[in-house]
Amino acid sequence: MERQVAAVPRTTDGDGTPVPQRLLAAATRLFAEQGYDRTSVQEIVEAAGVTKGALYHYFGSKDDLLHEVYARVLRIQQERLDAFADADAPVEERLRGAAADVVVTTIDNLDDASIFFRSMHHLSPEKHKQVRAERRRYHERFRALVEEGQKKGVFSTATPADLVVDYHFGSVHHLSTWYRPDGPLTPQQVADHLADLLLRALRP
Amino acid sequence: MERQVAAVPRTTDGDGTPVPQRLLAAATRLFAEQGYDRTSVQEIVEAAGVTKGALYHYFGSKDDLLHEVYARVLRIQQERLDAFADADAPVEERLRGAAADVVVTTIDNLDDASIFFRSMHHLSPEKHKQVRAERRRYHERFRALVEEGQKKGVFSTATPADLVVDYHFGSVHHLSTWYRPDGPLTPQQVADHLADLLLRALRP
Amino acid sequence: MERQVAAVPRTTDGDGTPVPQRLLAAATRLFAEQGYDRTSVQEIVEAAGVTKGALYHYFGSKDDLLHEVYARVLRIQQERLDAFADADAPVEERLRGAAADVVVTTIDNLDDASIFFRSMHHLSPEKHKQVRAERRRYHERFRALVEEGQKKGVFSTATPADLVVDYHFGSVHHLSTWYRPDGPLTPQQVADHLADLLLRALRP
Amino acid sequence: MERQVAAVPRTTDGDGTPVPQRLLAAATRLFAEQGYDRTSVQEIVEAAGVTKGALYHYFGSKDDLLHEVYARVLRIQQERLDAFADADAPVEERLRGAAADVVVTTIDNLDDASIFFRSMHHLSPEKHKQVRAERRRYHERFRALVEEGQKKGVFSTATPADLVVDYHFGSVHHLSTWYRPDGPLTPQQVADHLADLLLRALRP
DNA sequence: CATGAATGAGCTTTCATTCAT
DNA sequence: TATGAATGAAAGCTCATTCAT
Repeated sequence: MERQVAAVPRTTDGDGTPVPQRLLAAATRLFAEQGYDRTSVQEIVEAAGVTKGALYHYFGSKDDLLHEVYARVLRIQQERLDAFADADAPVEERLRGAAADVVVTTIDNLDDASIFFRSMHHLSPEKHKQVRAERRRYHERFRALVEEGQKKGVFSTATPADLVVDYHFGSVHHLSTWYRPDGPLTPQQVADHLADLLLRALRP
Repeated sequence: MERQVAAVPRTTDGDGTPVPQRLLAAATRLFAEQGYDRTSVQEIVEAAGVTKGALYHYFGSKDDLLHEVYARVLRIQQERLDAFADADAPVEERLRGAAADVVVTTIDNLDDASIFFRSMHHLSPEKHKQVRAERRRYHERFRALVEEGQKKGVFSTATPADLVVDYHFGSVHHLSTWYRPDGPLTPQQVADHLADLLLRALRP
Repeated sequence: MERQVAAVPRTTDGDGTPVPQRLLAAATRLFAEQGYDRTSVQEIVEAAGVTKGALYHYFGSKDDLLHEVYARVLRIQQERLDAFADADAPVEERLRGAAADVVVTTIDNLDDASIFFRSMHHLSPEKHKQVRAERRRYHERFRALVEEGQKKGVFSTATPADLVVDYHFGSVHHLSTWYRPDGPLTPQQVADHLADLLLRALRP
Repeated sequence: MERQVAAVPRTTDGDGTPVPQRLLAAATRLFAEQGYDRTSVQEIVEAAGVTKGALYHYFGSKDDLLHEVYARVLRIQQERLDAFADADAPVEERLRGAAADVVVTTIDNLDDASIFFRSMHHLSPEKHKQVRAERRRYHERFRALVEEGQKKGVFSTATPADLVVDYHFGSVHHLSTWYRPDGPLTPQQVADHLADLLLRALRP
């Protein structure tokens, strides 16, 4: 019950990680494994080694916890996309890089991805709206790359850029359904294949 | 537990539809709207205009109900795919036809699709396995088309057929996330675009 | 667990009273003894010898239960007042009768009264409003008696009738604070005294 | 646990009021508005602009806080009653003055009154007993006035003095139920009417 | 066939209080 | 003096399922 820790106040028990992060990590894993509704607050706090009171000290609700998981993932993904899109390279290379990167990072964080594409509707309406707005920003950035290539004539204009983006992201979302770490392909190989399919589909 | 009733189970209140179908329809709609976990048995029976006893007379459990929803969709989709694949036409046309058709029928039954790609993990392990097995059959049939084209040299062999199939179905699953009936594109137009993207990606 | 009772379906366990009434009685007693907030649903169902599920089968919420208690009391009191007010007698006698009767019945049902004057603000806003409306009807009826006497000149008009009514009912509400069954006065004696004070105050 | 601070506990943030008083004021308002049980310690400290630790530094418990509220009100009321009762005037005037004054001060401090007549049972048994004892002193003083008048023959002896006192205080308690500052009567007018009713009822 | 009363376990959330700093 | 993280118990409520009729 008592804690002997000195200096750093946010360090607990037998673990060096701050409580909020421990909770977030436990929640992420459990939400991904069992889904939001099937995961009880009790399970989360047990996995994090704290009590319910502690969880509600840091997070306003179970819903809040889910939102935090989202916020973290969104931020990371947006940063990576921006880096690729802003690079100094031909648009084909930038699009290919971004398209492949989102596959690799999605596979590297399949838990986050599962939650993303399965649990968004569990958020409260306002939080849902907020996440959708950020998601939209991401989509727009990706679409701008496609449109840039179409304007420059290096990509076919046969398909609206919006649809192209949804086509690719559909396959990204789908990864959590079929990808298995012990399968025949490494994340990078999958990423290269999917990026290749996208670029081939965009050939003029 | 028992299912099939004798002659004509016209046990309906103000409606001409048999009770089991009414329950199935209500469950499909509610599962799609709110998700499996968020939908209570009470809501289902109220929407169907019957009582809980009636539901448990026809279905062994809530889980059973979800399984029935799946079974119906799976059967329909498999039938349609088989029809396209067995047609007497060049493989490009057959694949294009099947790829476009699954988009149109998915859009026409977005409720079913939502359930499919969101609620599968809510099934009991054995039912889940069963559904995955049938799902696999569907996947195999589609893959066979791709491989046939690859062997004949009309499709590129740059990408493993399995990946191609998952690429396309990712976008199909994704439809329920972004497609809106009041959007700028008709289901057929979306279908043509997505099939076109697939076929373009497969160009040698 | 099993119940061997035959015929009457609403009869349970070792007691002949229907479950909803048992719950209502238990809730009434506990709310009066401990207050609404201090009484847990668990205590109520234990006192009634049923489970929580049963309570929520019959009542939508704890708040609902309180409202039912109110509804019963309000109905009874209104009926009694109407009977006295409609009697064929001089207005002094009718007022005295009603004023004394409400004292006696309040003492006879001190539990109900305690709840009434202590827990009304625990009702949801809409239910609160509803109770206040019915309460108002009661007040009006009583005031009409006072005004009738004032018009006829048998009561003083020095004090507005509204205030007179509140004066008397204040003392009625107050009963649950000080009246003890083992005190020196019988309910009827208290009632006669209080009615007498009212009538004396109204002497022209 | 400890209470009195040394010199001047001007420990205030943007406000010149000492912390304990700020807490007491916040608690008084919130208890009156929402009731004791519905008011959380968190709400109180937020309203007072301090933290929980501060509250528990000055008060041993939430219950303590309620008790302090009571103590303050009791002291004030007793002082006022004593002043009226000890005045040099005929007993009718002294009783009328006291009876009217308690009405005015009750209306002027409706929050305190609400708490008084609603939350007394929330005190711990020992504190409850203590408050009742002080309350009793108040009652006795008031009764003594009535009895003095009865002995002198200026008040009717038809009703036991105890009952008379409870009759009047019932109406005082009741004020918080019906009195509205924006109503047709000023506090003084209400007080005069209620004192008048009392005196009229006591006419021999 | 169908009812609906009843169960019992589980849910999220709230809260007064403690205590190391 | 004062903080605020953390506790642990309890709260109101929901729900899939059973079963006598």
